Amino acid sequence: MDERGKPSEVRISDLASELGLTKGTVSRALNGYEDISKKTRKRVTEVARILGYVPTTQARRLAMGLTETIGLVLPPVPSQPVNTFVSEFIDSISTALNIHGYDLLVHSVNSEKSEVDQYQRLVHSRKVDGFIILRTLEADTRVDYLLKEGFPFVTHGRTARMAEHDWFDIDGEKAFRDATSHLVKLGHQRIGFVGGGNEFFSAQLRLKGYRNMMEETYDNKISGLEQPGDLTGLGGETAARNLLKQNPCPTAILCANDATALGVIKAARELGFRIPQQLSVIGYDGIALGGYLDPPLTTLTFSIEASGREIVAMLLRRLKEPGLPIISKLASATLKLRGSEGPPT
Amino acid sequence: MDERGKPSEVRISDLASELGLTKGTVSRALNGYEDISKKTRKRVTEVARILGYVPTTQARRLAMGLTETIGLVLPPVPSQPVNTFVSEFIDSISTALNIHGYDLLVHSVNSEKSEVDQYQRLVHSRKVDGFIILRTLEADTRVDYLLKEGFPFVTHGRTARMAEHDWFDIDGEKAFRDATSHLVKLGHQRIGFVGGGNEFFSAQLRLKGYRNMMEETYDNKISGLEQPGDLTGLGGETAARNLLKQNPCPTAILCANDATALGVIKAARELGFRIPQQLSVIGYDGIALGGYLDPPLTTLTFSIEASGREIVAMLLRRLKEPGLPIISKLASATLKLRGSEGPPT
DNA sequence: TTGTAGGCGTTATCAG
DNA sequence: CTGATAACGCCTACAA
Repeated sequence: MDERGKPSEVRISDLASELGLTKGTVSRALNGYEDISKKTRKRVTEVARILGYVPTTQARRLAMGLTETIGLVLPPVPSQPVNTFVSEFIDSISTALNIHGYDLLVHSVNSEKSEVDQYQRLVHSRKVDGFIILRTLEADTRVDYLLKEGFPFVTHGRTARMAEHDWFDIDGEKAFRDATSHLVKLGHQRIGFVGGGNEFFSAQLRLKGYRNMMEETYDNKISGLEQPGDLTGLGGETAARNLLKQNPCPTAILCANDATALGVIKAARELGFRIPQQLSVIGYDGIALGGYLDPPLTTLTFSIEASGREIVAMLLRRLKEPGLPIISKLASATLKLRGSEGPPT
Repeated sequence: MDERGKPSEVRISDLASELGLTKGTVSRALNGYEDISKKTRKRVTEVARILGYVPTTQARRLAMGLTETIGLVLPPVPSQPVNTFVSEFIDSISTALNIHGYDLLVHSVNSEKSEVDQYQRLVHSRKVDGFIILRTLEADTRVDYLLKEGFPFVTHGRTARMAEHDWFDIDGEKAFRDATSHLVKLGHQRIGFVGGGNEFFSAQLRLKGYRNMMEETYDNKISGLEQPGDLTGLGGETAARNLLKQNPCPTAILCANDATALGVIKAARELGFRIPQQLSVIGYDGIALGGYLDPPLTTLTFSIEASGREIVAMLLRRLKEPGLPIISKLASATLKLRGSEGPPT
């Protein structure tokens, strides 16, 4: 790297002396205060442009007492491998934040410390103004902590305390009613379900949607069709094996997410099932790679970009006006038919 | 959110007056300066712990003139969809950075502005101390810009100016020699190759490795076996169609990355090829979902976590001692046999 | 409309 | 070993 004096070491004081004004005046001119003559403002902005002046973030933030930064703590790894959701989501919120002049700080949970510790640390060191929380649990300690501190955040997903905080969620219950209904209409009767860990609120709701529709449709309940899962491919494999060794066995399986569906398909194939002829499979999330499977995975989906935008909007609103009432948004997922389901044979 | 006075509004001045010391002394005690009596240090740390004092990042950084933050600008979307690489990588570098007290700032390229603009903005506003650059081009404007500014960064991948900056890369040339050799040993003669856009340096090297091995093995070159690609599933589909409509057509296809391989497999299937019986396919990257395909995708891979750690170490070294000589690291990829290749029939 | 002065919360440089 | 005092670079009252 070279040793020449770096360019753009232009401070507001340089600008001021260059203009024959004081720092205060320059600052106000640049920040659009009304009590500045039109002419002065023009001069200031002009010279600022020429000199390439850009305010130093650190100083600005210290003076204003805010960080203009939002924190995202990545959920611990196990769930990630087959999941592009997180990276797509990061992209979407960072885009949305950048537009409003905010930055995204991504933290990870390194082994030793607990997840809540990460939040504590970020709060206490005042590195962020607010959080976006992913993959909520019914009893979520992160939510408990932030609520206790009165620190702003928005969750992607509901929690037991959803009345107390802003949240965005996709209506998984309705989604799974729809998907179940779709399979019923195709003629399926033995429809299996692979869940996603009861601690996840959303997983419970998906199960509920499935179960309700099943009960509404078939009076005599068939047992053994519900299997627990863990939102990973591996969990899907295990669950599928349990379902498919039954006799008679399901002709269709609904999965709590796409990663699970991949596992289900893998296991089903290994057991000799052809998809969708002998087994219909439907996932949830709409990750892009689903389209590259054979057959492409039918799934329930909602635009990740839109949800990111939505969540960022909610959070910025909260930061601007902390006193506003709690808000929430429930979006409807779309059933994306791609070929991994069909009539039973 | 509640209105009670937030806890932990403990400033260093509070600590100081509580202890009957001055801010300066407290600061030095906390930061491990040697010229502090053992007893005082103990008192200070003790009280700091009790009061829950945590230095305010903004102020600290302003005073020290650094941000302790590293920037990562997400490559524009098109390549992402089928690619979990980015999220896995973010996880790995953020973990590595956090361990050393650094933060990761993720920026995205919102449409209107160019990619380099994002870097400029981050540099000028002094939001980061350095960058990690992903997916390098042979002639990379981001590299050009940062080199010009003398701003610290490490690339994941080589560039035309690799002698001038620190970089980490995986030896794609060797990897593709190995993969080609593996296919040759299995008995393949017509081995196709789907590239990844000539602008990417690494893609060129992969091609080179493939080509060299082919030339070494078969004197009489077979033409038409190399197809351009773009590192996406879609590109893979198109390329595969071009390759497979030939007569005789390839019995194996090597792909510049896993996303491409997914596309190739998809297209091949649609054309009626069975894998690996009628067509062997090998990818590159080792994304986890490759293991969930049918058959699981054979691929070339290197631990993303390890590469993240490596890159972070290089960058922190550079930040600590800007004058040190340029360093680089070339890692060897491993051929991960999973079943999407076999002997030709 | 503009200048002055003080503060944001730390770290760093001197004396003493 | 510790206490003043001055940065760091910006914002914002308040005064002129």
